[in-house]
Formats: sequence, structure tokens, C-alpha cells
Amino acid sequence: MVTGPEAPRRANYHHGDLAATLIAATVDLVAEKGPSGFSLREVARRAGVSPAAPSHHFGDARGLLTAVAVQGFEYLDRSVGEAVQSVTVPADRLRALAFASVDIGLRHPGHVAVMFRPDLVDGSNEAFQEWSGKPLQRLGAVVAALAPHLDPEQVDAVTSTIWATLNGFVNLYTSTADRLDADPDLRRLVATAVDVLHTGTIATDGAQR
Amino acid sequence: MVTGPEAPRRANYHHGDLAATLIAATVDLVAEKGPSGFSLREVARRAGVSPAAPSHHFGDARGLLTAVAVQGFEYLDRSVGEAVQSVTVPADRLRALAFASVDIGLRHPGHVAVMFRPDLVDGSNEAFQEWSGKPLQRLGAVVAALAPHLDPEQVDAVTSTIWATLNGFVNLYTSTADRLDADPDLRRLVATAVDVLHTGTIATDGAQR
DNA sequence: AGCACATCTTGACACTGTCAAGACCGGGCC
DNA sequence: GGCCCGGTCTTGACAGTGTCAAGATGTGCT
Repeated sequence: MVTGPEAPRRANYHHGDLAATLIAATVDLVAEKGPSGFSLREVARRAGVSPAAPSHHFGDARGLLTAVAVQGFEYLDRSVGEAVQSVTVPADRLRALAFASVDIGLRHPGHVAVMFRPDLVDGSNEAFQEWSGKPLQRLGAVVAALAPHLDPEQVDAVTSTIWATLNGFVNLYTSTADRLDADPDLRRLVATAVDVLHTGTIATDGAQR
Repeated sequence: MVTGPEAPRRANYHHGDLAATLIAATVDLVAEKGPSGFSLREVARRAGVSPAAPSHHFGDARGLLTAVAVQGFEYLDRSVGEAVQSVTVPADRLRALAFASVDIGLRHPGHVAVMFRPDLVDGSNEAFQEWSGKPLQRLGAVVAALAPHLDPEQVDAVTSTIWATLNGFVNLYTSTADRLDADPDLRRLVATAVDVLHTGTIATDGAQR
């Protein structure tokens, strides 16, 4: 992006491309110690640069965390996009989207810990605004395609509910991941939850009690 | 010096009971700026004491946050307990529990922001260990009473799913509460979600796909 | 070659959490 | 009463943190 003509090879200056290195170091650090264990100086230390170096790429400490969040949303969007595209049966798309979302969340705890924390991220950032909304849009599209007989308001309701459930699973299983990596169990849980929510709110006329 | 003799009741010492005041100040601060905006010195400042005063009551900054989390779990447990007790029909108890949980979450954002953050809390704390497990136990009991035909494993699965969904709702709507206080809508959403999950996983033989 | 720019370092400042040591208050003891 | 003692808070200090202005250093362009 800012890094000139994307020259990762030459990279003879001092570091190559610091921005990516700093983001990676931040992700690792947050994954280890949580967002409260994050420290700009520690990140700089791990990247082998001075404490003030990150400021030239991200301005702020918040700027760096925002970049991490954006990368997380990019990963999520890409993964969900592929999952949805690789499945043709509309009913199965929802489950594929759910699996992709939870998988990404569990595989990138350092990103997740930042992505949904307004106090850590610069909400006015352009890239963040662009990417942070995409997952919900994708889910909304799948739900809408799956339920043409529902009005937009009801589609939004179902979308929010499923979105909340997926977020809940990710939050729960990333917090307690150190003592619980019940991946197969979790997969079954997500599947049944999404299926049940699907048949209960879309297949029947539900969504309005 | 700055505080002067503004003592509320007798409480003539220096402050009355500092511990409660510090907890309250922490809750307010976290509710305003999020956990990353928390500062032990700022809390002490708001309470009108020196920066080192909290250490005599909570030891650590983490100790203070842990006390906040414990208080949050106490609130939650009390509210859920009352809700469950005030409803006799087992099928309605689940919904009452869900409402109580979400209500408490939205009403106490300063607590919620700390309760489920292992990096902010001292997990080895006695009171924390005692209280942090209670909400899930309560939910598990309601689910078990509602589904005597399911084996414990399935009960756990359903419990986890509902728990994740409730947490997801709270996380979502406390993060974006500044621009979205759709309380009535949220109430409907929670109701339908819980009902659907109930009928889908318990009423039918579901829970095992 | 030399210039302009991007990149990183240095030094400094205010702020934070934490600790040891001391000051202060209350109520007990003789 | 006078005295000490435990609980409560303050003071002063230290290392660590984020951020900024200024300077140093390498890179590419003309």
C-alpha cells in the first residue's frame, strides 16, 4: 500500500517491509497475552526496530491495531467468500459460511481479539469502514437468498441472530481455548445451531412470534 | 487535602469504604472508555485518593478488575435466579433466564467488558472461581429440567449453544450501543432465538444431527 | 554526481503501575 | 489517662509506556 512498488525481495534497506512485520508481531503478541498485554514498544522490540519506528507506518498505536483488525476482516471475507462460492445448494451455503467464520475466528485469535473492540480500533479509518461491514453483508445476502418470502426487516432480524450466535461461539472458544480445543464438538454445535435457527426462522414462517 | 471533610456518614476516617468507591469508579470508567481506557491512577483520582491507595484493598490493578468481574457475576446470578424462580412453567423459564441475562448485560456494560476477559482478570482468585461458573450452571439446570430425555452430553451441547448465543447478543449490542439501543427489537430477537433453539434442539429429538 | 524523499533512530516528555517507607487515625491494652 | 498497635492512606521513587520533534541514513531519480 504505502510501501512503494511492492518490492519485498530487494528489501535491503533496514528491514524490507516493516508494516507487515509489525502487523505480524502484533498479531502474535495479542494472541499470546491478549489485547491488554499488547505494547507498542514490545512489538517494535520483536521486529528489531526502535520504539518510534511504527509511528511512520501507522501513526498511532491504535493505527497499528486498526491495521490488524482490517487484515482480520480481509481474511474473514476471503474465506467466507470462497466457502459460499464453492457451495451451490443455497441451504448448504449458510452452513458453509458458518463453518468458515468460526474456523477463521479460531485460527486467528490475535485478530479476533481486536476486530470487535471499538475502544482499540480507529472507527473512522477508511479501510476499516470498508471491510468491517462485509461479513455481515455476506451473511445477509445468503439469508436473503435463502428466504425470498421474508421482508427485509425479518431478514435483518434473522441475520443478526445468526451473526450473534457465531460471534458468541468464537468469543467463547477463543477465550477458553487453552483448556478446550474441542474442534470436532464445536463443529457439530455450530452445525446444529445454524440448522436449527435456519429451519426455525426461515423455513417455517417464524421470525415473528 | 482535596477531599476535605466531605464524609458521607460517620465514615470519618479518610474515606468511608474505599473498596466500593473504587469498584464503582472503575465500572464507570470502563463503561465510558472501554477496558483499554482504564487506568488505576485515573480511578484513584476520581475516588479522591492517592495512586497507591487501591493496592491496599485489591493488591493489583488486576485485582481491582477481578473484583469488578465478580460483582458482575453476582448481579447476573442474582437477576437470573430471581427470574427463574418467578416463573413456574419450565418452558417459560428458559426465556426468562435469557431476558434476565441480556438485560443485565446491557445494563452493566462496564462489568461485561471485564467479566469474560481472561487477560484482564485473575483467574486464580477464589471469589472469581466461585461466581464465574454460576450463570452457566443455572442455564444448564434449566435446560436439564426442560429435557429429561437427553443424556448429559446433549444437555451440555444445548447449554453451550444457548450460552454462546446470549453472549453474542450481549457483545454485539454493548459494542454498538452508542448508535443502536434497539431494546424492544433486541428483546424480540432474543425471544425468537431462544424459542427456536429450544424447540429445535430439545422439543424435537434434535441435538444430534 | 547530487538532490529529494522515504525510512528509521535519538532524545525527551508526560503518564502509568508498583513498591518500600513513612504519616495518620482508630480502638485496644496497662 | 498515656501508650502502643493494627489498619488505612500518602509520599517519593523506579522502571516501563506512548508520542513527538529533530536529526541521521539509506534509496531512487534526474
